[in-house]
Amino acid sequence: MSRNLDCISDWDPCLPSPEELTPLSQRLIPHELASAFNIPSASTFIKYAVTTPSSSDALNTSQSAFESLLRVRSVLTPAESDHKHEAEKVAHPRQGDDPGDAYKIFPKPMDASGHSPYSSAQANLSGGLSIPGIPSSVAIGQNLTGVLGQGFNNGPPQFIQSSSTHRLDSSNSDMSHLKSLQPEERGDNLTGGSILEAAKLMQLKVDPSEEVESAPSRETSQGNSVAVSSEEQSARTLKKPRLVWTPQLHKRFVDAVAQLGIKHAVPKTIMQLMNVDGLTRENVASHLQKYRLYLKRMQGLSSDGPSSSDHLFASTPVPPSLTASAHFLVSQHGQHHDHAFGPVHNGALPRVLGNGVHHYSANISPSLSSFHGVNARAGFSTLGRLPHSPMLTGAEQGYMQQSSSQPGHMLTLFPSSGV
DNA sequence: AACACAATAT
DNA sequence: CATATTGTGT
Repeated sequence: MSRNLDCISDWDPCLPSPEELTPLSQRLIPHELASAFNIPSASTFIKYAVTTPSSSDALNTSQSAFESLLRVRSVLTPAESDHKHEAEKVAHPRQGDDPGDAYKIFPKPMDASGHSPYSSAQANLSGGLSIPGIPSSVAIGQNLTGVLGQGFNNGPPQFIQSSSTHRLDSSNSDMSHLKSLQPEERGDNLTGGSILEAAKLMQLKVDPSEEVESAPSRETSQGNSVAVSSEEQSARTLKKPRLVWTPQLHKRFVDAVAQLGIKHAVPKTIMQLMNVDGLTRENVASHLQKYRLYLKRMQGLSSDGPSSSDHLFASTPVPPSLTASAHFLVSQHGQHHDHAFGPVHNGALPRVLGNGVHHYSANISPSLSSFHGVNARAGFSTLGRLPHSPMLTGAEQGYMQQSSSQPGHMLTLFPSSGV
């Protein structure tokens, strides 16, 4: 740190002359983004005018700016409680000096019990769901680039909080939290988005002006003002974002089910195998229920007829191991007599349950919030190169090959060269 | 507690 | 429409 500050003097010679400076009237940030990110308009303009080009002033300015950056960075870095204090400092700058500084940070929403509504989401989100008030995973800085990248190059967020907008006026007070998954593979059906759209998706507070820092006056006047409290409520008690089953996510699901085999594929286990942060058992259960219906329906119709509305399910081929065992679903209440050998293999390679997880979790646990640039490939690694199982049928091997990521096609978060 | 499933809600 | 939630039974 101190070393960093020492370097500041080196900046001096490099400082632009007043003529070279961007005019103060120029925006640093497009107004859409600024409002979206709840950045006071003052901050969206160049702040430090070098009115007195005396080098000492410049140095001071640079230094304070640098320190400011450091502080902000510490906020953006989702470290733990250590920085929380500091974060709040930045979030609520001393009113006295330098009001311009500072990104405002929304208070962390809490429900009645004092828990974050997203407490279920495991940490590791790296700024993910932990701060529901703000586009947490997108908490401004580092992640901003992530967001932009996401918007331009990658798929939509996995989580979109559809809000029951309380007040239609001025702002959508609800935030859409997006967590997104690593965009692995081509981002086929994924729609690219604009910055604006990204911001919208994040449902960032649009110009929340004051109401964020100073709790909206709960004047509780005469008759009607309970609305305010409801708004406060909405700020804290945020609804869980609705999961969007993108093809990538579904693929994980299918892979997990395939590994487990239908017989062992229960929501909880699938969820664990998928190893996606923030994914709940309910999410999986719901999806599984639907998926089973799909499988059932698929085998009913001998000829493959993706029934138009099966886009999602059609996006990921059904592993042979599942189609083969689909009849188990049909026979419904599985009195599946699994004879020690019999039909058994229909299910799946009985992968060790405890072990299976490691196939996915090898590196970084894939997180639904993919905004931080954590690269997606980490999560997937081994699937394509499962240890050769002598027990695999040809069909299964075929599926393995097909479903696994092609060697040349490494999934990148930011497809650098073209699509 | 976890699950399956249908029905219903959003 | 796609998910979430709920209700019932296992």
